[in-house]
Amino acid sequence: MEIRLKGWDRKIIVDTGITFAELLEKNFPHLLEKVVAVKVDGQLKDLTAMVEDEGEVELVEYSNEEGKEVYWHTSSHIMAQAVIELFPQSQLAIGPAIKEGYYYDIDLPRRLVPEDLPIIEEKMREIIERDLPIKRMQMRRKEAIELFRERRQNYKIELLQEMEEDPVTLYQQGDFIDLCKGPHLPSTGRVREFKLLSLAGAYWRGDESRAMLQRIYGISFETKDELEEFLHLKEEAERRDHRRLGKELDLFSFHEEAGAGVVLYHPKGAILRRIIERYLEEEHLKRGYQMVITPHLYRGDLWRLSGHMDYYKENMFTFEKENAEYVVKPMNCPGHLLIYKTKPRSYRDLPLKFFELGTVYRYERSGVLHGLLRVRGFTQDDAHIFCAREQLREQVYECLEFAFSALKDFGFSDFQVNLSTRPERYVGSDEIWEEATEELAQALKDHAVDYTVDPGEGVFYGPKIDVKLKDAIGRLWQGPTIQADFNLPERFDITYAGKDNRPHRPVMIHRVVLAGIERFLGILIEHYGGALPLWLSPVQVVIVPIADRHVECARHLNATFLSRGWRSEVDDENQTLNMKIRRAQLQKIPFAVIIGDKEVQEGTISVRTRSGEDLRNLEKDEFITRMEKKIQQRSFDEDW
RNA sequence: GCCGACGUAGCUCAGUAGGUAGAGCAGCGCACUCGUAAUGCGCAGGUCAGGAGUUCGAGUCUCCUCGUCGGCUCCA
Repeated sequence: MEIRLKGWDRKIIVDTGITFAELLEKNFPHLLEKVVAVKVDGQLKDLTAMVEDEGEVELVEYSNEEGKEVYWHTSSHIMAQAVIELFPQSQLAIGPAIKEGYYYDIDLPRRLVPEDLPIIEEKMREIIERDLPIKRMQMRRKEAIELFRERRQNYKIELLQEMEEDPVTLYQQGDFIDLCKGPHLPSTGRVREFKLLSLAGAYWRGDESRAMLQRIYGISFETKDELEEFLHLKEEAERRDHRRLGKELDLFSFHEEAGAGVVLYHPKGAILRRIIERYLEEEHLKRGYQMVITPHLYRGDLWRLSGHMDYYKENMFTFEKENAEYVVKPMNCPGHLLIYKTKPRSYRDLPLKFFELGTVYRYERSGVLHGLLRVRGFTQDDAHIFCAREQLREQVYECLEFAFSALKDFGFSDFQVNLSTRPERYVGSDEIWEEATEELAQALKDHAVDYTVDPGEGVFYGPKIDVKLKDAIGRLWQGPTIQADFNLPERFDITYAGKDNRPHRPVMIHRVVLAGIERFLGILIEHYGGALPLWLSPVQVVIVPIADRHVECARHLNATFLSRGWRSEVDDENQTLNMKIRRAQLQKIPFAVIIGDKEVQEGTISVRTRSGEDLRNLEKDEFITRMEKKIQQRSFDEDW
C-alpha cells in the first residue's frame, strides 16, 4: 500500500494492517515521540488507528493547535482518572481541551480545596508512569448506557441519551473508560509536564438551574521549559494586573461604601483619563464629529420608545419620583436621537455624526464585576452616525480607519476583527440585513483587514464589527465595535429629506473607538505594565534635588517645565538620593532629573530614565527639545 | 445571581487548641545633607468589613448582609 505524507515528496510503501504508530516506528522512528495524532483527509485520527488506503496523511505534533488539543484532552482524561481513583463515587460530566489547557467538570462527594490539587497531581503522575495504553472502542449506544449505568456515571448517561450517534466512541485507559470522540495520545505516558491550575464551580451544561459541579483546570506541555514559560507568563500577567497597579500608582480605587463596580479616580488617574479624553475630543472634531452632551437621567418613557424598557430592563437602574419612572441612562443613543429630531434634516446634513463622552450606568450581576474591566458605571467614547444607506460602507470604512489609528497612537498594533451576522431574533427585512452585512464586509475589505465571520452573532438590530486588540503579552481584549442599526431610526421615526424632497429613513451607526474608557484604561495599564508612554504618564518628570541647597534650583526648573504644560514634580523630601530614585522608578515616572552641586554650577542637568539609563551633563535646552518632541509624537519608545 | 475562597493598621501579611491583637513598608518627629533602586533612631496608628448569635469569654465557632478574588452564567 502506498501512503502519501503531507510535506514529503516521496511516497511510502507500507504493509496493510499496520497502525500509524507502527508506520512511524518503521519509517520515522525519531518522530514517534513527537507526533500526537494524524490527520487523514482533514480528519484527526489516533496513532493507534489502522492505516488505510486513503488520502494524504498529515503528522500532527504538539506544536500544532490541533496537536495541543489532543494532548490536553488526554491530560484531562488522566486528571479525571486520578480523581476517580481518589474519590470513587465521583461522577464525571465533561472534560474538554480549551484554548489554554483543559478542564474536567466533576460531581464530587466533597468540596475540593486547593490543597487537593497536589494530591490529584501526584495520582496523575502515577497514572502517567503506568503508561497505560489508550484504546479506542466503539459500541452500541444502548450498551454504552448500560456500561455507564454500572459505573454510576449519570451525566454520561444523560449525554448518551441525547446523542444521535450510534454506535458511539469510548476511550479506555486501564480501568478508566470515558465517552469521547477523541482522538487521544496512544498512552498515558505521553503526557510529560502538567500542572493543575485552579478550582471553580461550573453548572452542568452551563445551565444555572442545574447542578453545580466542580471544575478543575489544568495545563500540560511536552517539556519543562514550556511549562515554566507558561507559569512565568502567568506571573507576568499578575505583575501587570491593573488592580494592583492602580493601587500602587495611586490611580483609582473602589469602595465598599460606594458600592461595587463604580470607580473613584485619584488625581493621577483623573489626569490620565483626561489626557485620553482630550485626545478623543480632538480626534473626533478633526474628523467632522460634533460634540453633544446629554443627561444622565431620563423619564422612563424615552426608554419605552427606544425599546430598552422591554429588552434591557434587567440592566437598567430605574427609580420613581412624583409618580414618574426614571432611568439612569445605560446608553447614549436615545439622547442623540432626540437631538436629531429637533429639526428637519436634509440629505445635505448627512452623514451627521454626534459624539459624546457619555457616562452610562448598567446593572451588572455582582459576580461579573472585575476591576476596571467590568464595571457598572463607565464612560464611552460614543458616537452615532446618521447616514443614508448608500453612505454606510464609506462611514464604516472611516470608523475603522479612526479606530485603528487611535489604537496605534496608544501603542496597539495587533488586532483581530470579527464580523457578526444576523442572529435568530432580529428586526428589519432580510434584504436590508444582507445589504448592510455586505457593506460592512466591503468596508473591511477596502481596509484590507483580515476578519472572521461570526454567523448569527450580530445584535438583533443590525450586523456589527468587533475589533479585539492584542496586548504586550499576547492577550486579546475587546476594543472598538461598529454596529449598524435599522431599529432605532424606525422607532424614533427619524427621517431626512432626500434630493427627491421626500422623507427617507437614515441608517444609524453606533460606534465606539476605545469603547469604555474605564476598560480601556485597564487594558492600557496592563499593556504597559503601568509604565505608560511619556505623553500619557500622570507624572512625566520628577526633579530630584540631592541636598536641601539644591531645592531652590529644582523648584525653578520645575516652574519652567510646568509652564510648558508638562506634568512635573519636585521630590524635595528629606531623603537620600537613592531613595528618591527608587521612588521614581517604582512610580514608573519616565524621567528623573537630578540636581546637585555640579548641575547648579554648570547649569546642566542629569537625567535618570525609567529604563535605567543615566545621562549626565545634559543641556537643559536639549532635554526640553527632546521631551517636547517625544510628547508631541506620542512616542512610546523607552530609549532616550 | 450561582459555586468556592477570602476580608486583621494607609499597603503587604502573621495571629498557635476561642483567653480581649503583631511585623515590615508607608505616615509623623528628630538627627543625617547624601551623586543614580531602601540612612538611622523614636513615635503614633486597629470597635479584627458590618450586624446578630453561641460562650464566663469570639479576630478565631454559627447565621445574615456588604465587598473582594477565581470560575459559571450573563454581556445591546
